[in-house]
Parts: sequence; structure tokens; C-alpha cells
Amino acid sequence: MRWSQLFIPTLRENPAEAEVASHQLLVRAGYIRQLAAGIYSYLFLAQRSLLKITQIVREEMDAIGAQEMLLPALNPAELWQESGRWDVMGDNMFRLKDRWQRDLCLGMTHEEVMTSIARGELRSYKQLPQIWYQVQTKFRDELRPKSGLLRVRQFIMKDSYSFDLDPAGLDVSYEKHYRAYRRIFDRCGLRYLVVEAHSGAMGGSQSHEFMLASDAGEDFVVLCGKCGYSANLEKALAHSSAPQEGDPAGDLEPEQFHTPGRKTIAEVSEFTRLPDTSQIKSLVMTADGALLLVLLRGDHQLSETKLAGVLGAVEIRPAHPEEMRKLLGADAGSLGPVGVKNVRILADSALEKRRNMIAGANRDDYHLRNVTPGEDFTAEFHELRQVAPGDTCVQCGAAVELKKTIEIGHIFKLGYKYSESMGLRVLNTAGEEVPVIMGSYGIGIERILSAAVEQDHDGDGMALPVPIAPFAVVVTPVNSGDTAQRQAADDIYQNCLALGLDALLDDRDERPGVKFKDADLIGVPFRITVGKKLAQGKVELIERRGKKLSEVVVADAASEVRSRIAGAMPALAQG
RNA sequence: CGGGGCGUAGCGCAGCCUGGUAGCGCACCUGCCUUGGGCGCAGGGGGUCAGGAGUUCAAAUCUCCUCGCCCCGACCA
Repeated sequence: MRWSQLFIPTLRENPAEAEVASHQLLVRAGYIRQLAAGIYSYLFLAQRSLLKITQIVREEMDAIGAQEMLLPALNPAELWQESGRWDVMGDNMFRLKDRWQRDLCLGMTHEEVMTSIARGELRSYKQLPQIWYQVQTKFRDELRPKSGLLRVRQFIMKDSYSFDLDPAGLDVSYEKHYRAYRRIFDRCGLRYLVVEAHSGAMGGSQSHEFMLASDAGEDFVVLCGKCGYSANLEKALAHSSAPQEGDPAGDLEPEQFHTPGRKTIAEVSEFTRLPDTSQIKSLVMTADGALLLVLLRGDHQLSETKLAGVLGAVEIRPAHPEEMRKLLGADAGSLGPVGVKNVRILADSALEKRRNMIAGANRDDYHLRNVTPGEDFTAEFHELRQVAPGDTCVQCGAAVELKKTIEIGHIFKLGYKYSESMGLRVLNTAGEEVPVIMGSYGIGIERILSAAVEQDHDGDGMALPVPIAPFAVVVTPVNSGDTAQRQAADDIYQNCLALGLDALLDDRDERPGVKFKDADLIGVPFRITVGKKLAQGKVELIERRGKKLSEVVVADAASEVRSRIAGAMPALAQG
């Protein structure tokens, strides 16, 4: 296409509101414009790129036998009430009423609609397995949209759903998705991680997330460099680091001491001259309305996800100050487990077998020393803490590291949650009616674009991978007033098109600097510059990544680009 | 929902404290010039100063309210 006729509104300066690189660059390069908080218009370049991403996704989904559909974004409330998620989703769901005052919502995901289709039509095990998918706009009323296209309120998702007769069948569908996802992200040129994930409010057992390491991300992943263990922080397990100081030996009795004004672990540590690891952190939480006392080692953080998992609870929150005082008779900062009878006590496993630690006394400004779990109080021990740097791998014992990541894909084994609540059953070979076992699999289309920008950019702009760049190559005559250059550039451009390359001709009447800057900014992987060397029959070929420059003869320019693309991505040759 | 910040031309910002003609850079239009990294010169167009109410002879500027947007935290299939 000819640049002079395109709408590519590039900006010289970064938009004031953009913080992360992908946001700044997508706006500056004229890909997107914001319409409202977390709502974006995708202009020509973004749409081109998103269509390429979607095409890759389609090809790989089709390759595992998945069937594409398109479901309504506008859903009736009853459907979501059936699965129970009308209430669970809370304010994250966009809700509206029609002219008859009937409740409707905008779909955040489509388990309900898919299940409702399936239950009307799937009757026999002979019709299974099925994998259905769509590429559809989703709506989530995020508390805080941010980071450009990374956290938005309206976005495009490829979501697929598998229906199988039994867990073994689900394993197969899950595995197919796992492999398809790897191919999709490979083809998109992303360097990603696959980690074990928490299945959250979706319910279900196994789950993996596909993550791309980036400081712009919002999820933490725990990684073991030695054995390859990797998991989302919400779910990750690790052995706790050893206490900084050994516990005093002996069967000592708890002993109260005055700690005026010392409330935080750090303050009590300083006062007692014992490290954080010798303190017991006591948190009063409520789980689905019931109060409980949660104990952790002083330096550890509670994982609410793990706590919710242990309790089977949906809503977890810290208790209010009045609730704490009513329950234990003191304010936060002086709470502890000794003598507490009226509430369930859960302790993190890092407190097991510890002795003579420091804890709050349930009396304002007093603590206890010589508190021994299991003797001075009883608790249920579970792994409740968040993994921290310095912890060691459960598989191999090496130190684990934490990485910030962007989630680009997520696959779940749903189990029977929706088939049971919504009555999706088929007859098995024995003629018995059994619920269908389901899986759910999502890919954020815009997140692939954003993640690619985060992954590959420099001070001049984006350096997108060829398969998802809006154009593969741009042909740039240096001097638009020079007829020979213009003609040669046009010829090369036509050659590129003839070879099937997605080519752009920068025929604008601009100074060379402007054209170079714009080409770098929008991230076209190859540039053919037609300039002074044309007199010797040569042009320059520049790779956007690394700005590698070489000279080629005019007639070979297009084919050289094609062969470099093919050479860089052998896996793509067979598509 | 807690904390912080911002709203002045399409974009980036100054002006506000100390009330009195609305400004700068980029972009845009016209002409000339120039052509290997956002060129130069000259001329020009473009503003309900987020909205509302108040104080005042006079409000972008002071006061109050509302809305929008961004950031941190909490939250997140």
C-alpha cells in the first residue's frame, strides 16, 4: 500500500498518560486511540496486526479440530444465574436492562452460552468429543484499567471450550490445546513461559498459563532455574528459607512483656532484637463471613488464594478493626493465638516444629515470648504463605526466582462445574445419563500485540516479529523529488507484492528523516532504502531489529527480503 | 474502595501562587527553499481554559460541587 494514502497518525511525543512502553508506542505509532478508560479504537495498523494474530490463532485451532462459532456478547441474566456467576462476578460484569426492565449483561467469557448450546444438542457419547471456539469481544468492568491494551474493559479473546465424556478425554483435549497454544505463541514470535496456574473462580483442577516476562506485567511467576519448575505466584509452592536465628531450646512457658507502641513485625523485631523470622504474624480474616485467625512467620506474606483454596471459600478479606477487637480483645499489632478458643486457627506450615517464638498477647501493647506452636496453642497447618525470593524449589532444592509477567493465554480443566449446574448430560455406552466434562481455553488477542511490543522495542519504536507486523517491508525512496529513485522504489515495491510480501511504499513527500523515523516507530521488520547507491544499481536493506544494514542490487531486493523471512522462521514455512 | 496527580488549540506543555489583552513547541494550511535520520524562511488558521455554581467592577487564575483521565495500593475468569 502507498503510505501517502494511509491514515497512520504518528506522534512525535509520548502521550502524557502512557506509562508502559507498549502503551506509549502503540499510541505514538498510530495504532490505537483511547476512547474512554480501558476502551480503545484500533486504527488501521493495529487492526492489520490483530487480524494477522487472529489468523494464526484460527489456523492452529482449526488444526486441532476446533470449530469456530460466534456467540452473542449480550447475554440474558438467567443464564448467568443458572451457573451462579451472576452473583460471583460482582461489579466486574457490565449489566444493563432492556426496555422491559429485563436484566442483561455483556459477556466476560462464554462458558454459560456454550454450555447452553451444548445441553440442547449433545445427547450421546457418540457426539463427543467436541471443541468449539470463537474470537469475540469480551467486556469486563475492571476496577482499574491500565497499561494501554494490557488491562482494558473491552477486548478480543479467542475462547474455546471442550466437551468430553470422561477425564481421559478431557486430558486429550487439554493436551491438544497446550500444543496448539505453544504453536500459536511460537508463530507470533513471542518468548514465553508456561506455568502451572491457579484456576480461580473458574473452578476446576489443572490449569496452565502462558506468560511473557515483562516489567509491564501484573502477574508474578515463580521459576526454578535448575529444574524448570514454574508456577504462578498464586499457586506456587516452595520450601521456606530457614529462620535467621535458631529458636531457644527448652519447654518454656509463654511470658508476657510490655511492648509500648510496637505494632508491626519490624517494630517488635527491633524491640526484642529477634529477627522477623522469630515472630508469629497473626491476621484476623473473614472467609465467606466467618472469622478466623491466620498465623504466619513474621517475614511471610499471606496468599489469600491459598487460604481460599484450603477453606473452599469464595470471599476472603481482612477483618475490620472492630471485628478483631471483639474477637480477641486487642487491636491489630498485639494479636496472637495463645488462649484463643472461640475461633478456627490456621497456621502456615513454616511454623510447624518451631519453638519459643514471639507473638501478640491479645492485650494492647503486650507480646508473649516462648510461644510454641502445637503446645501453647493448636492450629491446622497448611501452606498459606506466598513464595518469596530466597525460598527453595520443592522439586530440586535450588533457590527460586520471581518474575513479573504478562498473561497471554490460559487453559483450564473445568471439570463438571457448568455441565452439572446447567444440566449438560449425555448417555454413555451403558445408556446412563452422565454429565459432560469440560475445559476452557483463552487467548488475549490484543495482549499478544502488546506483549510483542514490550518484548521487542528500542528507543526508536517497535520491532515487531514479521508474522504479526502490519507490514513485512517498507520501501523508502530517500529523495521524493528524484524521479529515478521514485521509479526504482515503485518497481521494488511491485516486486515485493508479486512475491506475496506485505509491502508498504513510503511515497510521501517528506524528508528522509521523517520517513526513517516513522518506519522505525511503527515497527516494520524490513526497510529497503532507495538512495544515492541507486546510481550503481544498489539499494540498502535494513533489518529493524538491530538495524543491520546490507546492500543488494535492485533486482534482488524483494527476493532477498523473502528469503530472509523464510530463513528466520523455518517453522512457519509449512504454516 | 483507600492514597496521589492531572484536565488550557489535534499532541506535549507554560500561564494559576500574586485576578485585568490566552501563550510556547510540535502538528495543520499557503508560498519559497531543501532532500540520507523528525530541514530552513515567511505568512496564516485554530481555544465554550473539562462542566456547573459562587466571590469580584473583573476569574484560566480564588472558593465549592460535579465529571473525566492517569498513577500507587487493594481486586482480577
